[in-house]
Amino acid sequence: MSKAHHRKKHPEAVRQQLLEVAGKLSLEKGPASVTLDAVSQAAGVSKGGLLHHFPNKLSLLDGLFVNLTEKLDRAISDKMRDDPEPKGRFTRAYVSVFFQPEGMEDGEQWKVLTIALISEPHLRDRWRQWVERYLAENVGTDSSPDAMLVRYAVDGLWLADLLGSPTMDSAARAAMLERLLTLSRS
Amino acid sequence: MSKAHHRKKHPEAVRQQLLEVAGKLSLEKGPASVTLDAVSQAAGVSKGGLLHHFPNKLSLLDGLFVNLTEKLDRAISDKMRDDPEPKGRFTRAYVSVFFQPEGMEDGEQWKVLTIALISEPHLRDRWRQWVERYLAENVGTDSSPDAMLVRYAVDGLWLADLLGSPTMDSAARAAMLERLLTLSRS
DNA sequence: CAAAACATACCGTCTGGACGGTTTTCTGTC
DNA sequence: GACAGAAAACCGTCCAGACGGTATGTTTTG
Repeated sequence: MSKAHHRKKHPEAVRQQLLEVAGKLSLEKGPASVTLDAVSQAAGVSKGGLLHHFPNKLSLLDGLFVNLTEKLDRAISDKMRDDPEPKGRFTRAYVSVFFQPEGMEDGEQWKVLTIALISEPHLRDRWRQWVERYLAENVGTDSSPDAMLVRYAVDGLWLADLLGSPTMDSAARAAMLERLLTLSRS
Repeated sequence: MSKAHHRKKHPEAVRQQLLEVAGKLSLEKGPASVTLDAVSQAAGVSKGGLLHHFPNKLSLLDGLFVNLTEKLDRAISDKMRDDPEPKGRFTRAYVSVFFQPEGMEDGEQWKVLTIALISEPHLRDRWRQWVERYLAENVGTDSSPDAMLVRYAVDGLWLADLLGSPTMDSAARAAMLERLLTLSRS
């Protein structure tokens, strides 16, 4: 009889922990390392415990996806709320959420989204819907060619960061940030 | 005794076929679907046959990576050779190789690179070296902020294509292409 | 005391890969 | 050009471990 069995129960915390661990694992050791055994063990729960929260692996990955997009929604909304200028508002929020100084804890989690999206093709449809919704909501203010250019560039930066390819020193990053924000207003 | 055993042998063709199938599979059904069984079967070879060309799974993925980067090298060199203007030459080659009309057979294969890179963290080092080499070879002509911006935007477009997120209609794509090429010269 | 939140044990399948066999192709020799 | 090896290019079988998932318990909580 393990001690874990007797500890206080915090179902919501355990659930969150499982999702975090799953993300961390896929980021650091690749999506193939996200097994029920590995995740549950790293989260300090038994496999049975994991399967109580997520009845199968798909629902675990689904939960990860939902969790991330919800956080993303909040992060973007927060940034948009503080921006008085309507034109390019969404694009600027997009920039400041994704284009953060390297190694920032916050930025790390979005990388997991890309990994999940690429390794689980079935999530792509839902991602497309997410993108479409934001595009539709901000048509007019953020559909100029330059705004799109900016957002795509951010995606590229994001990908380079994820792949660990060399990007820029912090000075160049700061300059790039300025350039992006300027373009979002043009 | 199967018929396949008696057919003509084309080792190089079989090898290529195996790599192609592996790429196609990971693109369409996700990297998890790239198993030795699935690849060998789809390529019309036995698993033993596969393991003759690639002694283990790692070497198969490695072969895929090498194959793709070599093709990429050739594609970029070709484009650069036809470009008389030194400034931004590499960036323009980069654009024309990666930013192709949707659904173009040629462009599809590079997507596999991203998938491989994300699902196999051990390849990232080699990718970094690839990027570093090109960056070093073209320092001076292609290291301006705008050139980098362009290349990152292309990466972003590439990623969006890969994820199937909505991008642009062909008119907008053409306009974007123009914009990118202009920026590469600025 | 019922339901939620876990743990433990177990099972069928899949996967990577080792191994030995068979057929074709190559290589040198006459 | 013929012919014997030798090597390369496959095939088929088998296995140990990993993996996802089930079934059944035990403890905690409301």
